[in-house]
Amino acid sequence: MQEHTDPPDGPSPGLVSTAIQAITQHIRSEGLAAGDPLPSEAAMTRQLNVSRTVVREAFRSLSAMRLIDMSAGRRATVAKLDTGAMSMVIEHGITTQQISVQQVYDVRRTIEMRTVALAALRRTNAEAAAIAQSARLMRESCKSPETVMEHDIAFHEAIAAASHNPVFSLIVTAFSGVTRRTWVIGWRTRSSDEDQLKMIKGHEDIADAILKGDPRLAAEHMAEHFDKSVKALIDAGIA
Amino acid sequence: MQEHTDPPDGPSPGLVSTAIQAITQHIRSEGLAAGDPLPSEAAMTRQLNVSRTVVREAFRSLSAMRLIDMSAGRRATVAKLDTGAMSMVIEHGITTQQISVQQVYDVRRTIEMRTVALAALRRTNAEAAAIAQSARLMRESCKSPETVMEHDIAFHEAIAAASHNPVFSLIVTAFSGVTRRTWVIGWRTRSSDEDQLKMIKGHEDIADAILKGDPRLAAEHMAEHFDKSVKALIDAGIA
DNA sequence: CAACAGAAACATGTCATACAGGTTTTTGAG
DNA sequence: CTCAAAAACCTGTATGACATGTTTCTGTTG
Repeated sequence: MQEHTDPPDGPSPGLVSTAIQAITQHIRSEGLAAGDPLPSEAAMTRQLNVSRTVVREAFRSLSAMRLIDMSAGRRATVAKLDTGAMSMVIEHGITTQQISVQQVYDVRRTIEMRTVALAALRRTNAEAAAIAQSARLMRESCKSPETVMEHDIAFHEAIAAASHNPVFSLIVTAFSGVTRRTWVIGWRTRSSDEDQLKMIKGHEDIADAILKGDPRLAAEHMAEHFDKSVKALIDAGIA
Repeated sequence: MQEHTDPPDGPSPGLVSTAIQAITQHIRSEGLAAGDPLPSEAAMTRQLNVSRTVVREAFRSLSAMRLIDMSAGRRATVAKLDTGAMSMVIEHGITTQQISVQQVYDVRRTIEMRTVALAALRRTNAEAAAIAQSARLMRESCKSPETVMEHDIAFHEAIAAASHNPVFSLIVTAFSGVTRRTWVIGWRTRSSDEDQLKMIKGHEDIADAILKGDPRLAAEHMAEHFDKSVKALIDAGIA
């Protein structure tokens, strides 16, 4: 066992932070991949010379950020990339009014203009089909707003997935939580059935452009879609 | 005290998750803003009818995500928007090889093409000065790569700040950690001093375009900058 | 009455221990 | 060799204790 830098530690960033660092460092230095098991709490307790309380709080923190998976009886494992933490940060920003819904939509627009273009260029046939399927389901379920919304969200996430860049997927998915809280507002603002169908048509246009492999057209439709969505939100008074 | 939905809880997502939800719910329902104090652990213990262990792990988890601030003796407070959690997620993705540096750069390029345009349109004079200052410092300290890097990072974060959309700042800042780990590689690939100075010149061009308030020119220079950076990384063998 | 120092009350940080389940490994009977 | 029971190991939760940091109260003093 090494001294784990105890005396030269300046003030005291807290034992838990130290433990968190030790665990992430372990993942790094051992070159662990998603699914690989981590040391048990008892092992960490011995290695760091701290109580299980501290080690547990560290594991739990990493679990909250979805960097590791925990479950009773099993050792913790390295987690697959997940959106949980980012979602919570964004939602925290919204609920504490540090960011506005409109600002989130501006970022979404920026990102999805790109994902849609990439999707048009790189989508597999299966991905193109999945995107088209979501658009179709939106039309078919247009009686139930919540169902439309879920298909809408799935639509955008499917496009992000088809960009073949998981970082885009991560961000787009992180925004889905915010979308779930504001989507209905925009839907209600589209007073007439005609407006609502026009909005669904917009999704189909995007899906078609992706199927055709035309990135410029796809981006154009996506821009239009977002401009209308933001306008709907503004009309509804979402600052 | 209410029953806090104990029996109808289905399987059992764990008491800690429940406590986390209760705390975030508290923030939401009380409309708390950054800096406002949360209930003490003892109060939460009573309210949720669980042990302090559970409540503490919940608080600690939220603290790890930087949704709340904790410090000894004081009650926890609602935290200002912070990049901590997002950084960790991105770095986790990189170290576990679930995402590549190049993919991160592609996202950065997408986002910063937008932040730079917004900055050109919305920057205050002070922000324009700060951006130009960072570029100048890059040139002045070009002997010390690490110093250049820090000014480079500050440059990009300053542009994001000048976009006046904190969500962009959040994302750009979250990527800074990755940049710190790969920047030097790109720098070394620019073998000659001339190449290095050309790269610094690129930053000055961006700063000038922002100062002039020309979003198209600014975006053009930014695109060029990223294309060269990515090329440098690819040349260095970063997949 | 006001100011201030010290005590008390309160809060978090860490530790030790205990026990209830869940999971993996070992063992032993067939 | 197979397979089921037992043992060993692991995480989830609860309780109590104490150190240390922060706020609040209080009584004394100027």
